[in-house]
Formats: sequence, C-alpha cells, structure tokens
Amino acid sequence: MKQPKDKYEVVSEMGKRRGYFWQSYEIYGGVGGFITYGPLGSLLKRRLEEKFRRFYLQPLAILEIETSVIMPENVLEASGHVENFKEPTVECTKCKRKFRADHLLQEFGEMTDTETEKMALQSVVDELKSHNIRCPDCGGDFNKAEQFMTMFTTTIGPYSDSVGYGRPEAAQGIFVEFKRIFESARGRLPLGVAQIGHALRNEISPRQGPVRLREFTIIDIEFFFDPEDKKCLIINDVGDETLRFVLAENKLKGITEPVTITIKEALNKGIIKEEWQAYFMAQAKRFLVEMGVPEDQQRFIEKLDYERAHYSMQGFDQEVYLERWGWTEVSGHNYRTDFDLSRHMKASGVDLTAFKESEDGGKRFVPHVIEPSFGLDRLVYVALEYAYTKRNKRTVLSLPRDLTPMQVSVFPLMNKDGLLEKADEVYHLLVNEGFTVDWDSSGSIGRRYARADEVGTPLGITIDYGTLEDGTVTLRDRDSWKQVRSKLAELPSLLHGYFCNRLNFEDLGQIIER
RNA sequence: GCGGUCGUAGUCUAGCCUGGUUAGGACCCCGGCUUCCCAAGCCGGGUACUCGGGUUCGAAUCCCGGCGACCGCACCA
Repeated sequence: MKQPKDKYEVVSEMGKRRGYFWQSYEIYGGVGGFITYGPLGSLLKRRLEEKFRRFYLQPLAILEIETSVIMPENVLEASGHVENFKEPTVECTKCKRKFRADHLLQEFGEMTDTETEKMALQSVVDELKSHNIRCPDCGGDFNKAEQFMTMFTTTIGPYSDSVGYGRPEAAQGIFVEFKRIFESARGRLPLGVAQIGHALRNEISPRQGPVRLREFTIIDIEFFFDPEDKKCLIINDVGDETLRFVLAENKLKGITEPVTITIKEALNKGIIKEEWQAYFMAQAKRFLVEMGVPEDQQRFIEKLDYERAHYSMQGFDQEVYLERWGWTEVSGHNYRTDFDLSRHMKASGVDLTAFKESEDGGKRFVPHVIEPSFGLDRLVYVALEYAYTKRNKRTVLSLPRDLTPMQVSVFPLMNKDGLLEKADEVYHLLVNEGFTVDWDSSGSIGRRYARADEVGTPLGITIDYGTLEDGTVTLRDRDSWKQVRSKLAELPSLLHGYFCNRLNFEDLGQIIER
C-alpha cells in the first residue's frame, strides 16, 4: 500500500469522494463483487448507455427488450448453463492446492472437453486415478471432488421447490422470447435484438472493483440471420477500419504481439468467418475510440477452442489496456450459430424457425446468431480511467462531452450585488432547456473551476457584473481553460450545438484574453 | 477458498513496539468576511481509531474471531 498510487487507486478515491462509485454495503463492512453508483456515476452510466444506443443499436434498427433476472431452471438447463456453469474442482491431499479437474484431464489425460463435460463428479475422480494424474506441483494425489456453481440459485414462490437462477447473461431472455419478438418484427431478417440489464455470476473471488462484479450490467445483442444469406450489406462502411488482432495460431506459438489488419483483409483471409461479426467488431472498436480509448490501447483476442463458451463457434474478446490489470476484456464477439434457438426448440417443443419464401415454395430454418456482448460497468470504469488526467497538479476528468454527468456548471462570480439572483435565473433557463446543470457558489472562482474539472463538467458559465450590464456571460472550457464571452440569449442554441458536436468551444463566443 | 501483509475522518497520515491527556497534523468539506476569473487570505465549524468479544482499574495500542483491502496461488465458462 506504500507504493505510488496507480490509476485504479486514484480513480477509486475520486469516485468515492465525488460520488461516481464505491463498494456496496460499506456501513456493514462491504461485500466484494457489488458496487454502488453514486449520483454522478449513475448519470455517467446512463449517458454511456444512451450513447451506445445511438451508436450501436439505432443505425441497424436493433430492437430492445427487457426480461426478468430470475430464470426458471428449465431455461438454463436447455441453454446448457446448468451443466457448464459448474466447475469440478479437486484438491491435492498433500499441498492443498485446488485445480480444475476437467483441465487436468484435458491436459494430462488427453481427454477432450466434450468428454470431460459429460462426466459425473465421482467419475472425474476415478478418471484422474486411472490416468494416474498427480498434483502437477508436488506430486501428491487427489481424493475428493467438489462442484462450484457460479450461478446464483434461488427458489421461485414461497413454498415451491421449483429452482430458479439469477441469469448469468441477458442473452437467454432474448432467445426464450424470440418467437414473439420475431412476430412483432413481422418476420424480418436479419433482425437484431438487444437487452441491457443486470446479470449475476457468483464469482469465487472478485477482487477487481468495477471490473469484476457478481452483479453487473450486461449489454447483449443477438443478431439473427439466415445462414444461407449472410451478407452484411453495410460491410463497406467498415471495410478499411483496422483492428489489432492476437490470433489463435500465434497464441499457440506463444506470440502475443498483435497484427494490424483491415476488416476487408480479415474477412478475405478467413480470420473472421462472418461478415456481420466483422461489422460489429469494427463498430466496437470505433465506439471505444469515441469513448476516449486510442486504437493502440485496444486489441481483439481470438479465443482458442477450449477457451470458448459452450455455445460459441468462433469468438473474439475485445480488450482495453488498464494500468492495474493490463489487458482487460470489455466485450465478447461470438458466433453462437443456431445453438441456443435449437436447444430451446428441442426442450420446449415450440417451433422457433423462420420461414423464407422462394420460387420452389420456401424453406424453414433456425436463424443463426452473431452476438456482441459488452460489460457496461467495465466501460464506465474504462471511460473514467482514460479521462483521468492532471493539469497543474489539478485533476481534470476529460470525459467526452456526450458522456459527462454534468454538462454545465453555473458560477455567480460574487455572492452579492444581485449576481446570485441573476445566476439563479441562468440556472433555470438552462435546466428548462433540458441541460444537466450544476450550481456552485462556494469558495473562490478558481476553486469552483477546479471542482468542476475534477468531475469532468466541460463548460463553466460565470455570471459577473458584465452580465448585469449587457447580458453576456463567460464560458470556460474544462480542457484548455480558455474563455469566451457570449450572449445569454443565445446560450441555449449554442449549447445544444456544442453538445451534439456541431460546434467547438471556440465557436461559442468571443475569445477572452486575460 | 488457501498463504502472506494490512485496516485511524471524504483523502493522506502521526500515535501502536513499551496500554494511561480533550487521538495530533495536512489536504478537503461547510458557514462568514474578503475577493472582478483558475484550489489565494483571515475567522469559525465538521467528520476517524473496521466490527464483535477477551485481558485490564484503564485498550487505537495486547490476545481471539468476523468483515474488508492488497500481493501470490486458484478461479474468471
């Protein structure tokens, strides 16, 4: 704890002090894996969500739904989660170290993951014995095996013995409701459906603040298409976008240096198999750039066979470099094929196929799915870490202007001579225009600018004696500390222009030299 | 979950070893004065010994347990 503070530490301190986020249940000592967003944090999260909708969902007319967090057992049995979210672990009798039994069998027993997946708990131990697998560290042997269930379990109804789980992803809500959604979309394909909501995973040891939570907000997009008609019509919009890849074949050789490839090339060389997947990955990169993460701080990792989730046929993780934790996953891009819909079709007996007319009558088929999936809490943290800068020993949170919780702050230069009243007028004018406005009349003007900088408010509006005389105010820019003078009456339209990126700061008025 | 280190206000910290003052300081926050634009100054105010138990006349200090944090192992489908 005596080392120089890293960014996670300073961002967390600032987060607590100014109300971005902190660990939940602090007054009872805190519980790991849960965080609370304070007033500024929940605003930031909301803005990020809104930006995501604007940027990622709306251009493709992706539909958004909301389903419940508790899911009955049969849904997650059908999806394969009940089976796959259990991890068989064994403990060495000598050194007490714990291992994943299935990983041991795959590594030393030359078994495939499909073989180990099917095994019962006792046969895991038997197999370890029959393959004579011993502790890789000390050579001791294993006796007992335990299952660790990473889904939260509950019962549904007061006296009911029906088991329910907290959903480990929002995706299943979409698959389960596919029939009605598809119908209300009048059978259109391709069809994107998204859900932004909480998901639960009972992590064994979540020690990484907002980066690894037991309850978190996930953005799952299921993009359904006809596997025989899978052209992405807008792929050219992203064809020249370059992504940095760490490829599976290189990973096996121990090479982690990324290669930079355009989307076009990646598709031609078969690095990404599906055009829609390529499109979503390119957009994911662009989104992070707009959030303030430069290209060279991002990369895409191709998942190896055994690293992929049970439903995934090809998968990439988008990673962002964080100071404390290194490369950190912020989104996953999986080709889930028809795995989920087929499983639910089989388990429920309900037809989840699509129909497509053609000259010879048409065909019924189960749509395939490309899934981009984002961890929203990680994005919030990433935005904060990348925005956190210092200027003249003062903290400046340089969030993009469409993400800042507070858009403008109103400062009466003095607390007298009618300046307070005038400032109050300005405050209400802007609130009524729909802006998120802060108010600060405490301390010197410099101190107030500093406070606004620290929480990332991009514009300060100072009401001074000039305001009383000619109806002009001073606008101050968070990043450059430059000031311009503009007419109060024009403020609403100027600010609207500024916040939808039509106007730069310099366009807002007459530059002031001091 | 295991091992090691640790836990004093919103933040950083002194004190703990060797038990004994109103637990000290800095930043910060609030109010007032002052101040015509970048954490200025003056006055006043504010918040802390992680929780529970034990030893003791007396515990921030010693002992045990819980909770939490950090590092390592494992885990992160």
